[in-house]
Amino acid sequence: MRVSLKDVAERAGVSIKTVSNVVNNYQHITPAMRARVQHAIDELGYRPNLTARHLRKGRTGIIALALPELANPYYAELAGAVIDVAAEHDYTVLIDVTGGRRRQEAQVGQGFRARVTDGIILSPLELRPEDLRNRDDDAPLVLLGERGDGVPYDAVAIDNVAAARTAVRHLTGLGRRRVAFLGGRTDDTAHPAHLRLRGWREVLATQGVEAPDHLIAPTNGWDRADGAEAMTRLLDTDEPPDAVFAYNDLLAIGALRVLSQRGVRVPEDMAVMGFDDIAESRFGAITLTTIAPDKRAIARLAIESILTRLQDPDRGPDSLRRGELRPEYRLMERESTLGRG
Amino acid sequence: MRVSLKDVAERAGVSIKTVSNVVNNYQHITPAMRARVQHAIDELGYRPNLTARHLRKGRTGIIALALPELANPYYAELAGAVIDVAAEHDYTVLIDVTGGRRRQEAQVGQGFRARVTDGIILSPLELRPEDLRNRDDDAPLVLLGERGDGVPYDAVAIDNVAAARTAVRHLTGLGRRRVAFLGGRTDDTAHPAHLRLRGWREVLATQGVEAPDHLIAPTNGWDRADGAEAMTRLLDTDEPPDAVFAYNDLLAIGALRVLSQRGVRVPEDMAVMGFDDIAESRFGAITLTTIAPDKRAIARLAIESILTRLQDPDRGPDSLRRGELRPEYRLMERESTLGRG
DNA sequence: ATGAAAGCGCTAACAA
DNA sequence: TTGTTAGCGCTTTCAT
Repeated sequence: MRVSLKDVAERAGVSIKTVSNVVNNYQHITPAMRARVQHAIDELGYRPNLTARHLRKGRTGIIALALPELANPYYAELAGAVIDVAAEHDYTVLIDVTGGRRRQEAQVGQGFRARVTDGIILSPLELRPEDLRNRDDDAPLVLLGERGDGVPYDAVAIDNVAAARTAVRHLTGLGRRRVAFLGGRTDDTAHPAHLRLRGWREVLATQGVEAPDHLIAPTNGWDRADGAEAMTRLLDTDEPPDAVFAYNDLLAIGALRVLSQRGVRVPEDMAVMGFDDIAESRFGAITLTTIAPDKRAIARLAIESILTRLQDPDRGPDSLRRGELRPEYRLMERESTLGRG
Repeated sequence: MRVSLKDVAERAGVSIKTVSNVVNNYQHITPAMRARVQHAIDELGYRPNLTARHLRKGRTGIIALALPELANPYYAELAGAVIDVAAEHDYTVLIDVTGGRRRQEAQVGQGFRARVTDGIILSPLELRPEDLRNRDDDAPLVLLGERGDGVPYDAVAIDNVAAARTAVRHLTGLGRRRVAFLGGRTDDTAHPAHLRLRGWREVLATQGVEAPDHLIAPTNGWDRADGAEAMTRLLDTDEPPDAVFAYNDLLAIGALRVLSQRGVRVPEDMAVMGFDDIAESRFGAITLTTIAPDKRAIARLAIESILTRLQDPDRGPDSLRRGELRPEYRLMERESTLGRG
């Protein structure tokens, strides 16, 4: 059996409390006593039982991070950032993969899945605001992505609409007149794809550039294969676009693959933009221009939100824009849009 | 405050034990009693406190997975597989990122980092066998990757030497005479890079093909940039290779990027092989031939090893090859080695 | 079939 | 400065 405080206390000939004091680095212990207890601890190889400690204190030192999937490098990179930042605060991260399914996301939000965590960072895809109503979990929750109206939690998200505008303006600034959108999704207005689509619409509207619905290529998923499939469809229309703005880098990379196979020159015949700035974007035969959200800042804001509420549980959603925390983003110009084409 | 068993018991007018019985789906409860208790549970919105349960039972339902990094898609994909398999057994996965640093890996192995887990899956990069001596953590440990001799733990790993032989034979079978190895590492004989390098040596030796040391291109890391840098060096030698076998896909992808920039045709002038079969390999301008370890099988063997030892703590390392569990691997032939070049 | 009570390992009042 | 004790919420003998 594992050695407990009691065993150490017996060994050192002191009380349990004294040992606990030493373990927790309490102030008022005589050096001699500390040394004696430490000796017993080392001898017995004692290590605290976190479960017991948690039961008593109500803290585990674990933060849950719920993501749609790890196969998308954006989420993997984001997870890495969260893990780094959490480690700086002596927190461990437990990763929960939701598959982007609404039911699973709602369960995470309710704290039903990872129930041993001090806080929850949830990156939803299909979650609706009402799924968070009557949440009776006491662990602080912070959302990654735009939150719906009236959701009383912090939400960390870049301004997707503005970022999309930046991206599309870059394309029209290159002289492109037929800018397609890859990954359109018309149904769910809270989905990031919808917000980016809106940015696309807005720019094209103000510039008097043609923005008809047939330049929107919807996709089933958000992976490379979906991008390839959608690009193929666009190329097979009567009037193919001269630029595409993809919902994310993965779709854009799938598109680049098809363009390469079909012999369409990038960026000369077709400028391509992604979104996410995953590492892969910097190493294809043609590197990908993309919007780079500040992942480190996202992680920092999320962790800070949780730590703040852990200290002050009654605190509501935070300051800026009614609880919306806005990390920065940058446009990374690379080969896929280089020159004037 | 949160509602506990006691609250439910009071509400239903029964004892704590009876409520516990209902919650745990015990056998001998009258339907009437069950209904009554369930009603109180629903009314109060009771949810069991896992921490307390675990303090009592000694299990958390959490398995730790320690990986060098998440930025490498191979690890991200592997983590996804582990999470899936764990979920099938009602286990949650806590991911720990070691950065591939020996000290961190040793701490994970000792159970010092994630101390609330029922078992530990450790994928080491720099860990030495001696770091696992005198391990005094009671949680079952399983290693991902070849274990050193005399390490009394299960280790799940494909046969790296054999897989490398398969890869290099594929290249020589194409008629290539100067097959370089990208990512050589000469110092650490336990490192997977060393094992793959050994496979490379063995094949070239038996085929009477030139295998001089200047065809080994060492790299500092295992990322795309390192591959690009090493490929550049190889191209700038007097007699560049006509094929390269990279330690992993990331290095190979970096190499492909350089080849594309330099106008070297792949596979005509240069055949390229990777290792890992990350999703990215299937979507470049030139898709990458690679060795595909069965990630799902790796995850399954690792989880099963832990579950087995959880049931029978005294059980030693398992059956096959003294504790080495051997998942399968396949050669995925793609464009980067297609045809006879 | 249900109840009473002990105790998992720890922390935090309170006492000394 | 150190010791005693109660109790976090649960499961689990042992009674009934």
